[in-house]
Amino acid sequence: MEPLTDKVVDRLTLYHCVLTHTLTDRPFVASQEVAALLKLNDSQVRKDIALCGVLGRQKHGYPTAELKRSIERRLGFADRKNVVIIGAGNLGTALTNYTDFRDYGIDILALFDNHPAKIGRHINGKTVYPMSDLNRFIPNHQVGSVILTVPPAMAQTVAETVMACGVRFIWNFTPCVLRVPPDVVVHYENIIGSFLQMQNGP
Amino acid sequence: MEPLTDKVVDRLTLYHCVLTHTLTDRPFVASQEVAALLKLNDSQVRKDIALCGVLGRQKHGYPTAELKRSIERRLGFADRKNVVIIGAGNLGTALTNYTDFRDYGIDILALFDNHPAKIGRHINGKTVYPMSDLNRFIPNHQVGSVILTVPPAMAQTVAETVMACGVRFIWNFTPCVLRVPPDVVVHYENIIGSFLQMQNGP
DNA sequence: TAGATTGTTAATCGATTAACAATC
DNA sequence: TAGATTGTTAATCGATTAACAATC
Repeated sequence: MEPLTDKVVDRLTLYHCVLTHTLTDRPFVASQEVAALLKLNDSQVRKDIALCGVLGRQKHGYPTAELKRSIERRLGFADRKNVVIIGAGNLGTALTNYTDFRDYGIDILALFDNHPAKIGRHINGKTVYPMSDLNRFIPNHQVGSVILTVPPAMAQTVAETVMACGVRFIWNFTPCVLRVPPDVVVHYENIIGSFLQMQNGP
Repeated sequence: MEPLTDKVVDRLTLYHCVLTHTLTDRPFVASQEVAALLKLNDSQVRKDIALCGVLGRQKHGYPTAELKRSIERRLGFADRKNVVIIGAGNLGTALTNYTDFRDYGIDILALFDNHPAKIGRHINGKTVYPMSDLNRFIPNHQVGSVILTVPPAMAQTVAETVMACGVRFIWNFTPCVLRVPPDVVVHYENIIGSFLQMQNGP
């Protein structure tokens, strides 16, 4: 099956959210209903859904429960992804409590921090370890991605530590650009850019 | 001046970040250097920069300080934008401390929460008010955008409150889809979608 | 001069939207 | 039947990349 583009992944995730929280308690859902809620074109919704291999019914729309399951399958929620959060400050804590990441195949195994008062604490059932444990923890638990929520000044150093342990994906919540080799993917959670996009209007 | 597309806004913000933190201490910077750091095509970097009206010099590149200022002008950092954060939990607190939003024209005026223990507290110099104050605060301070970091169950209700006060932009950090009229923009900070995009690879 | 880099056009590529036959 | 909705093709639109003359 061909990989989905980023835009499609973004929309399918939102469709899944709609099916889970908003358009629940109904056997069928039409492309127009989903499109209206998210202010999208209904052709686009149908095309995205077609990529998940679900068949709709004329006059009815798509079977809600099956559509939801198909999106989950297509987005790979069943593939377990081991991640750790580095930085147990407010942002790291917020993400640990955010939602049930496990529902999406994302297993947050632990947090890491250097602040003595935080080490050994538990956040939503996850332990905070000292940064010096990263070297053992990452290979031992097959951690493929890290969530970076450390202070900006530490971002590059921490990135180098985890890359040395074999991490290929860095989800970067710090307002820093990271220098990384070609085989490492840095995904920027560009907070300022996101706000400015919003102000661009509809 | 024609408005910038979302993608251009995203990249310009990252260029600004590069110029502020990484490629500092040099009089000129080449499109290739910026492109290499962010793993982009250098033609694209030059095109984006052209939209800011900066002229480069052959063999040298672009004057660093002037380029930075031009990006700031083009992205409208000088236009003040009054916002409030609703929800003074870990995420709201993290955003309040995140970076100096004021540098980007984003003035976080206050936070709002319903938890008695939080009301009256100060976070990074900003006061936490009770939600019931929103009705007066938003019109009085010309708040045009709100940052929504409340628990999912409250998201729709709070959105309706602020829309009734005239807010047109909602930066939604909750994992919920909001029902809003056509003239209101909801900008989804789609956390799960963002993670799944990263795993798509380079 | 030779080499490097911009600025810009043309070519390519990809994403979105419109349209409509099929059909329930 | 009439109306509504899918599935899919064709048309449009927009974004990215390649290429290269200009020139410092």
